[in-house]
Amino acid sequence: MKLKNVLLIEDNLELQTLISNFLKDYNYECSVYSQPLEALKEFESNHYKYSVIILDLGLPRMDGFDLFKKLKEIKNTPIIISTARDDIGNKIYGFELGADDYLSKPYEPRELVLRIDATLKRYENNKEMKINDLLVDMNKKRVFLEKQEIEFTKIESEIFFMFINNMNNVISREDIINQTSLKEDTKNRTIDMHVSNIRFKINDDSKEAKYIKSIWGIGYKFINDN
Amino acid sequence: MKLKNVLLIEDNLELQTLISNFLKDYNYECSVYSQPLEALKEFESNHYKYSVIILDLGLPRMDGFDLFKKLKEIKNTPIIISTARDDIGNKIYGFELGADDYLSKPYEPRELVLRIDATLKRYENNKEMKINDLLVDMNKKRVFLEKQEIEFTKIESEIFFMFINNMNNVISREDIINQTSLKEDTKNRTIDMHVSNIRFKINDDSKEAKYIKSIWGIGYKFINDN
DNA sequence: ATATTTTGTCAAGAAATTGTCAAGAGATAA
DNA sequence: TTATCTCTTGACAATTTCTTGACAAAATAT
Repeated sequence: MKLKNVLLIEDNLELQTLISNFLKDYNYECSVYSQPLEALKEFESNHYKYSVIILDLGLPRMDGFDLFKKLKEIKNTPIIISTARDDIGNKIYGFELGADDYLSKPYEPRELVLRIDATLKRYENNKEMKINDLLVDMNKKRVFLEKQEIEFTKIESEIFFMFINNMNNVISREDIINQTSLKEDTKNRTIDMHVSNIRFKINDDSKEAKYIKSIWGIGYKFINDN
Repeated sequence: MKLKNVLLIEDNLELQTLISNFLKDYNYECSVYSQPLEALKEFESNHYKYSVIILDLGLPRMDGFDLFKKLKEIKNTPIIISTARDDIGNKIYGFELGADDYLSKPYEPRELVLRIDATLKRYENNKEMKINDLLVDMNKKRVFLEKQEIEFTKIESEIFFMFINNMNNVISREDIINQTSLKEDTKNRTIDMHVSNIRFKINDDSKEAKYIKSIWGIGYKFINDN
């Protein structure tokens, strides 16, 4: 079971440990930040890895709503706001800003988990992953290289996503034929040509592969350390 | 200001009046039912008029979750569940069922309003949107190009709004057949012709598409960067 | 070191798909 | 009924993608 990453922005140390320990039991890995600016910086560089943000509005040094807006500008990741109980004024503003959920402290950690799950369910179809310089949207089947969308042909796209779904596994040419719309009797050269075109489009080099490595005598392997 | 209708299913008389009075101040008109079966009957005949349902899980004579499921079967109207505090077991079940939000009693009426608003916001089909030179009214199903309304035929409109609802997703011709009133055995050329006509009306160019891109071998994609 | 097998990619042609015209069928309203 | 609007489809040109042989380069085997 793969863990999902939560960006927890909260300055109460006790809550930090309570929440991150609790979430760990429910397959959520927390990265915790107390300082708004640090959190912002982290999110700016690694936004692709977070599934959800939990934001305490009562942070020092920066207005919580400003932080909220800045985070949303970077990427529309769901944000659950937590705040001191019965600070209704804030609540109104938070929901109006487009918070995805709202929790009043003190709350039970279990409720937080429930609300994270429910929020993610609503966002479900935004599966994105970053691989080196590539940004891959698994649902929409879109691939970006430095903000520029790559236009694959149908078969190129089938092969590419087959690679992505079998990352770090060796894929034989036979596998490729079986799992794409290529015909049974397709020649090896044809497949190589498709791979060559994919490599060109994702800016890879067959001699020194960042992404698609040739496995001599067998096929290919899409590599990705993490 | 038009009132929105709320179906309140709650057997505590005190709460009934408290909530419905409170909601009235925020432009929500409540229809209150204490009996599950009555509520169900009412919703069956008048589901179209309700924007949201507030359901107390602790009702007599019928399991709250059964009621929940039956309501959702009739129509996917948002349901906010309210229940006795810290009945976490139920909460889990409720969210898994697909409740749109959850409130623990006792709660402040103001919070209920907030959650209703937030829930409706999520359901709301962004009434109007601007896409390049097009102004699209999703509710009234109207489209304007430079203040001039575009007159789509029935099928053109179905296809166009299917595109809008699946922006940046590839739509196959099969998808189009399945989700419009086109017959199963409609030829590809027919669909292409409809798309061609839509393109003409929205002033798009198949060779250099601003809106509808052809996806070779598959179908079409309505594009919109933002 | 040499022979054998495999891979990378160019370039040309084959194959498949799309765009749109135009004609006719079907539906709708007057 | 007639006139009008909409839908459907074949035809064919234009376009895009796919396929494969050829040959050089690289990897492996002997």
